[in-house]
Amino acid sequence: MTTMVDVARCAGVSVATVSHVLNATRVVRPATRDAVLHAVDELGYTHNALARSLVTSRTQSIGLAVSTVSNPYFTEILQGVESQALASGYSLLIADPHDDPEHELTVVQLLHQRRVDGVIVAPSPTPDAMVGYLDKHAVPTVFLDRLVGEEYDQVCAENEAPTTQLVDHLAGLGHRRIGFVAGLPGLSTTTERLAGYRNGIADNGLSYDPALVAEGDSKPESAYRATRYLLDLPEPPTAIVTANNAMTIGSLRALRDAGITVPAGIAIAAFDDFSWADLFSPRLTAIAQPSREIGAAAVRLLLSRIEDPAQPPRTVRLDCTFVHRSSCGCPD
Amino acid sequence: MTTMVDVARCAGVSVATVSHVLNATRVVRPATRDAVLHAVDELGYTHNALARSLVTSRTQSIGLAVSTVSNPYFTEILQGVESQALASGYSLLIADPHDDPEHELTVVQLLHQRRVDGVIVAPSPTPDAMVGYLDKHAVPTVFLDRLVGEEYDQVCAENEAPTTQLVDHLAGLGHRRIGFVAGLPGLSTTTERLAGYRNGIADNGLSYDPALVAEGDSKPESAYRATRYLLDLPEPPTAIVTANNAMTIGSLRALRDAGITVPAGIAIAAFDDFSWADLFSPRLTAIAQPSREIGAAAVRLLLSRIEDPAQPPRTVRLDCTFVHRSSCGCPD
DNA sequence: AACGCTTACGCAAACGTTTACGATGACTTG
DNA sequence: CAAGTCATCGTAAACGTTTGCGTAAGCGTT
Repeated sequence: MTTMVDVARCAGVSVATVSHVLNATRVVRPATRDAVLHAVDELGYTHNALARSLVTSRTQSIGLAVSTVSNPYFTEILQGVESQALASGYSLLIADPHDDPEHELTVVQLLHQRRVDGVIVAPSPTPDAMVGYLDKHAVPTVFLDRLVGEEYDQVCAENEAPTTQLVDHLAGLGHRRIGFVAGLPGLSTTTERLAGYRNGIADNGLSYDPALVAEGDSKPESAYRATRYLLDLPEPPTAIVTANNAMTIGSLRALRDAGITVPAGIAIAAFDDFSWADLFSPRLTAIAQPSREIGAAAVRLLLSRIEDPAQPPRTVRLDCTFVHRSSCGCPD
Repeated sequence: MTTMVDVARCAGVSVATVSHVLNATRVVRPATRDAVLHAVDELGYTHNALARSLVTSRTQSIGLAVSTVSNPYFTEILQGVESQALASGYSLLIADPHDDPEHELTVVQLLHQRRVDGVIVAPSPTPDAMVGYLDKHAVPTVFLDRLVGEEYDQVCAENEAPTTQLVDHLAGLGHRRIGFVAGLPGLSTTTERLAGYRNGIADNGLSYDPALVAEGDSKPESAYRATRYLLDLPEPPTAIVTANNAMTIGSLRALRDAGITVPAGIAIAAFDDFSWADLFSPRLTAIAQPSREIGAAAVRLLLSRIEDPAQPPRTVRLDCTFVHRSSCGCPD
C-alpha cells in the first residue's frame, strides 16, 4: 500500500505539501502541484480515510440501524437515507437490530466504535438501553418512524389523521362495524394509529367496541390470527382497517383463505402502501407514507445536529397521501 | 472522548496492559484485569476501531455495492449479506451505484478509501473501469448476480435451466407461441435466461421466432412497452415468460391495461418471485431465486478470499426453485 | 542597506491503538 | 546462594494522516 510519504518522496516535496494539494487546503505553486498529482497516479496512491479520520476525528459516515428484515417499508427508507447521505458526502454503515432490544444495543455500540459521526435508529419497543448508551456517549442521533421523546431529534410520518381518514372513508360508505388490526403494542406508531382509529369511530357517531380491535406484533402471522378472530366474532365487522404493511399481508391472506372476497364480502383499507399494490388482488386502498422522504429528512436532520450539537431537538412529521383504489368498495 | 491512556492511568497500569485485557491477547493477573475493567466502565471507555484498524490494517468491514434502487430483489440479497457479515464479525458499508457505470466506479473507490477488507459488487453492464480499479489495487472482491469472468470470485443463481423449465411448463400446457420479455442487454443474467428460453423452445420442437422476444432495460416501463409490442403482433403469443422482477411488473400492468385476463387470455410464467406474489392477481407461477442465500454465500466466499488471497477463483451457482401457482393456466 | 511583507513550503507533534522486546521480581533448583 | 524459570507487566515504535508553527527566499520601500 503506497502512502503519502511515498508520494512526497516521488514528487520531491514534504508530506505536508502532498496533504495540502490533495485537500486543496492551502495554495501551492502550480508546478509542485502538478508534480504531486503526477506522483499520485504514477504510484496509484489512494487516500487512507482511516488515518485521516484518526486525526480529524470525523469519519464522514453515518450509521443506520433499522430492522429491514422485519419490515419491507424500511428498505425504502434505506434508499432515501443512502442517496441523501451520499449526496452530502457521507458514507453509510448499516446494522440490523432484527427488532431485538438486546441486538439493538450491540449494533449501536458497533456503529459507535467505528466512530460514525451520527446514527439514525428505528427504535425497538423497549429502546431504553440503546437510548441510554447514545445519551451517555453524546452520539448525535435521530430516531426514525417510532418516536421516543420530544427531547430527541426524530422524524416520522403523520399517523393519527391518516388513520382517521381511512375510517372516515369506510364509514362514509355506510359501514357501522369497522374492525382494526393493530400493530406491535408499545410502538408510537401503533398507539397513534389506534388513536386515529378511535377518533374516526367517534367522529362518525359510532360507538367504540374494544372487541373490534385485534392486536398483533409486526409479523403477518399475527395479523392472520387477528383477522380470523374478527371474522369469528358473533357480529363480525363489515370493514377492516389494518395498521401497517405486515398486518395487511396477514389480513389479506386470512380473508383469502376464508374464502371472503374483497370488497364484496368485506371492505379493506390499509395503513402503508406497497410498491406494486396495483397488482394486488384486491387493489388496495391505502395510506402511503413518504418513505424515501422520511429517510432523506432523517439524514438532513442528523447532519444539522452534527453541525450544531447545541441546537434544540426537533420532531419532524411528514404528510401521508391517501391512495384510493378499490378494496374499500368504491368502483374502480 | 476517553482513551486507553485515560483508562491506563485510572487503573494504574500501562496502555499495553489495557490493550491486552481488552483483547484477551495475553494473560494478566486477575486483580489488574479487574482494575482495568473497572476503570473502563467507570470512565465509559469505548474502543476506537479506527485507531485499531490503522495499526492492524484490518477494518473488519466489507463494502456492498448493489443498485437497490432499481432492483427490489437486491434488498433480499442485502439482508443475506448483512446477517452473514454480522455473524462473522464484520460490519457493512453500503453504497448504491444506481446502475450507472460512472457512479459505480466512484462508490467502489469510496469503499476502498475507507479500507474495507473486501467488496461485494453487482456489476453494471459495463463494469470495466470499476473492475480495473479493483484489480489494480488488489481489493478482495466477489461479484454478485451478474457475472464478469471466471477469473473472478462470483456467485449467482442458475439462470439457464430454470428459464427452460418455465418454457417447458408452458409448452407442456399446449402453448406453441411463447413470447419472451428479456432484460437489460449486456448482463449475463439476460444472456443466460435468453439462452434458457431458446433451449426450451428447441426442446419442445417449436421453432424459434425472433419476433417473439422483446427486449427491455431493467425498468418496468420498458417491459410495459415490450409486452404491448408482443400483443400487437399479427400473431401474438398465447403465453409469455418474463425475464425478471421488473419486467414482470411491467408486463402484468400492460396486460391489465389491455383488458387481458391471466391466464384465460394469456398465460404468464416469470423469472423471479415476489415476497407477496400470492396476493398478486394473477397468482404468479415463477422461478424463485435463493436471494438471501446468494448474499450469504457471497460474504462467505469473500471472507475466504480475504483469508487466503492466493486461492483459485471460484464461481458458485445456486439452485432456484419452481413455484407453481396459477398464472400459467394450471388449476389453482 | 535594512526592513517588512508575501509566497511557498517543510518540521514535527499529534490522533489512539497494537505489539515486538525487555525488564522486574519471586520462586525454584541444585 | 547463584542462576535459571516463570509470571506479569511496561517501553516505545509503528500505522498514515492533518495542521500549527517556522523558515527561507524574493521583492518593494525608504
